[in-house]
Amino acid sequence: MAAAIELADRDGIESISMRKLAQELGVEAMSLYTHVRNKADLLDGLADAVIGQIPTSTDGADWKASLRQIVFAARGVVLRHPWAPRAVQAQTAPGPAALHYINAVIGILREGGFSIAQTHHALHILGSRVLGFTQDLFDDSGDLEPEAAASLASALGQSHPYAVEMALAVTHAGTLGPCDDDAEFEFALEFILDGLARLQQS
Amino acid sequence: MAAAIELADRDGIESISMRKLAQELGVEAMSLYTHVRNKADLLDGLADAVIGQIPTSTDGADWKASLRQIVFAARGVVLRHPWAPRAVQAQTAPGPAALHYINAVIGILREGGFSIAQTHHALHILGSRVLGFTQDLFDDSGDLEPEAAASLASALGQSHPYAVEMALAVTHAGTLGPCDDDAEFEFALEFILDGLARLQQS
DNA sequence: ACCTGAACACCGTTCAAGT
DNA sequence: ACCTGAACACCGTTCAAGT
Repeated sequence: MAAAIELADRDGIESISMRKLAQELGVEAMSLYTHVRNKADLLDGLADAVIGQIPTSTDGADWKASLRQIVFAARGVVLRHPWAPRAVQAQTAPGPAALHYINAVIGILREGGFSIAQTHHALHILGSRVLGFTQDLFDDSGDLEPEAAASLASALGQSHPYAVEMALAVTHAGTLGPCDDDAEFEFALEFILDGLARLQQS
Repeated sequence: MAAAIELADRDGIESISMRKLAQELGVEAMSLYTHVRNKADLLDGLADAVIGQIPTSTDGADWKASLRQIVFAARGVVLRHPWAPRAVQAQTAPGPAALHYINAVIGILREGGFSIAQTHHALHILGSRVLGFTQDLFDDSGDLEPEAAASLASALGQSHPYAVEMALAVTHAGTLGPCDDDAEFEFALEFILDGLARLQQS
């Protein structure tokens, strides 16, 4: 499992194959099947191993502080293992670490005074963000070259003015500057936490 | 492209291969490379084709009504093509239909009085939800058998009380009843729309 | 321009055989 | 219990050859 994590960190999860992983371990591909049912089982284990790296202990003053703390911890793990979102998404069933983690999250909300129904809604609102990542529509953190920006504006400015306006704003030379994914993640999380506080009081 | 969509609807996107798609078209696998650079190119086209099915015209009274309308339309397409989220996620670059769609979404917000910065935040908050789907942590819409529920409670009740409490609530016999994904999607969308309205006024 | 067929370098997984 | 090696049924993609 450790070798698989190392391999994923180095070459990406896409390039994990039974043969390559076996080679990494100085063993034949078929030997892996003694320890793992099949490849899906291996990837499930990988996902659970990475979730297990998230510390679930909190010392927050209230549910908001605790939730913020645990989600930031999850984001830290995701940033260290960029393949983690893909592995978690491919997971067929939650493993023990996932169960432990979700129990901690639900516990924070329940202890914080959320009803079961409110907690259930909260989980759906948070979605994957509670594990430290979001599925963005498309990557807007890449920066445009000045000439690329010019051709973009002239080619698509007529048909898609709003998209071009936004694309140009999210540039070094633009009004917003290049997109900071971490800052956006934090902003969105605070947005949701504030909403949840209001949800609880209604 | 139409044949690929049909194949994905029938067998799932996972089982799309150049060879199978070619067979579907009564042709040899290599013939596809005349019309498509490679498999990634084909999947990109598939994702853009499904996004192109979302109607982008709105007749909403305000930005909130319009955004609700367009997102529900997107959700309808996703429900008709369950493989769509996976295809969109795998997309390497946004195609023309994606560009057209995102332009419509941004336009609704900008015309509704959101600043560029606010609109940018809104896109990150909405994430994939704006395309009609969410990445949930795990599937909780499956229903538990009474005996499975009993063994769950006894096996994990001690170590993971909050997770078990939630799992039992989301059952036919539970206090919440089985999870309605569509209702949760709508609830979360309204939660976000309300938050965005507050964001705009602040 | 479009299609074909053989070939290459990969996959996951089986099975029977070894220690 | 753990590992091996050959084999099977697949992949995406190349290349040279056809029409």
